[in-house]
Amino acid sequence: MGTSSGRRVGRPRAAQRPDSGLEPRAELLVAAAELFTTRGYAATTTRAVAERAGMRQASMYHYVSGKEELLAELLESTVTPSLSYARELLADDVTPAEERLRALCRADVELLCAGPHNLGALYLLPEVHEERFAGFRAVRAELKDAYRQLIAATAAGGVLAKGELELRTDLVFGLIEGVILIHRSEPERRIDEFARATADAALRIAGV
Amino acid sequence: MGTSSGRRVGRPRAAQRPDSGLEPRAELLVAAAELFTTRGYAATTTRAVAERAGMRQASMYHYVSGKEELLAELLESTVTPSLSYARELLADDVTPAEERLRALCRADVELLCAGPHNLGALYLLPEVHEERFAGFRAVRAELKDAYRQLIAATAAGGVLAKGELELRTDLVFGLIEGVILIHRSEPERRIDEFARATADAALRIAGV
DNA sequence: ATTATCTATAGATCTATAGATAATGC
DNA sequence: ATTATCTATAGATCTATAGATAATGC
Repeated sequence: MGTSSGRRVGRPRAAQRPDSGLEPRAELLVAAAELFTTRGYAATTTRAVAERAGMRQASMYHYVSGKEELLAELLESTVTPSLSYARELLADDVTPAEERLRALCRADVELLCAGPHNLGALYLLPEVHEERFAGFRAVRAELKDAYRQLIAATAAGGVLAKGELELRTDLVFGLIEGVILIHRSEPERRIDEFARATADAALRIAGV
Repeated sequence: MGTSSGRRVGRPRAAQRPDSGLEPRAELLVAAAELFTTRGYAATTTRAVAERAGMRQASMYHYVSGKEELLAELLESTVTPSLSYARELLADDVTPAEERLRALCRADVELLCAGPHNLGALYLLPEVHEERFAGFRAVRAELKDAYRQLIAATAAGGVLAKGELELRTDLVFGLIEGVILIHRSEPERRIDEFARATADAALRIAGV
């Protein structure tokens, strides 16, 4: 299989390094994640990504069409798990809404801050607002709508006017995204504890 | 005076446009603010900044040493007003801490969201974490410490353990920064109302 | 004479393609 | 034969400097 470290077909790489155990494409994604989150998208060259992944600049094009494809894929990977979980929670009609909202906040924070390279910080890149990443933004909007529905389903949320509900949703969602900024500046903080505290704070904002 | 629109010394600009009433350096700063916040720092070329300011690329160097200087100056301008106000509030020993914290939150959100180009979004640029902008980060850290002191001075904050106080401070500060993200995606929302709601939310997180 | 601008451009990138090469597979 | 990689590079930038130019000031 591709991941097994046996003899590999093709010309050997110029820079020999210990086998990462990852497929070349995954190596590129990991490298891109690290560079995009720390240096930014525009500031990261194809050469930097490729060399970090252990190959020469031109070889990258054997696996991806360019930087854009890498960012698009990384962005999707940051929302998809939270969105699946949010859908699951919306379908659950036995657990109280307060508890489901809390669970979503915790899971979202844990997912955003998980992994070695603070993938959540990809949201912050200005390039995300360009037309070509509209797909990602649509998925993100769906996640935000799940937050809105859960807040509306709580006892406190049920009585809110439409505008007030939107405002609370924005604040809760803003807190979750703001958490990424905190995590970026203080990465040593324990994530589980932080996720719990953020969820508490989110519920207080929601008015529960 | 420089701002008066009378006859100007020097070769006329190639692209004639209505007088903005700003000094050329200010025109460059405004142009840079718009481009950095929307497209990002690395993605913005000196040509783009200069042309938007109404001059040719090379002419920019008559006023600034490059993009870096523009970003550094813009960054400072986003914190300095909030920091002055925070110092004022810290020195005030008659107003209750809760009220001062609320005032700081409101003012900070208003300042970050004010102006045509969402200057607050400059915080989010990955480049801000590079060594050369350490000065800005230091000022930002001082502002965060003011938040911490105000939270500690509240009735609820006074009894917190050190770690818990740090956590609350991070969450409050994260909310304020997260607000920029919301404002970026929903710029039409009324800022004063939004600032008030954010301050309320911040106090709830602080435990007041 | 002084100044603010311009045009032109050298030097340093960076992206994406073309074509060569060094492995395994059969 | 197939494949994954390499080297080399054309073409397109982008930055920052050099030197020219077209105003006003005296």
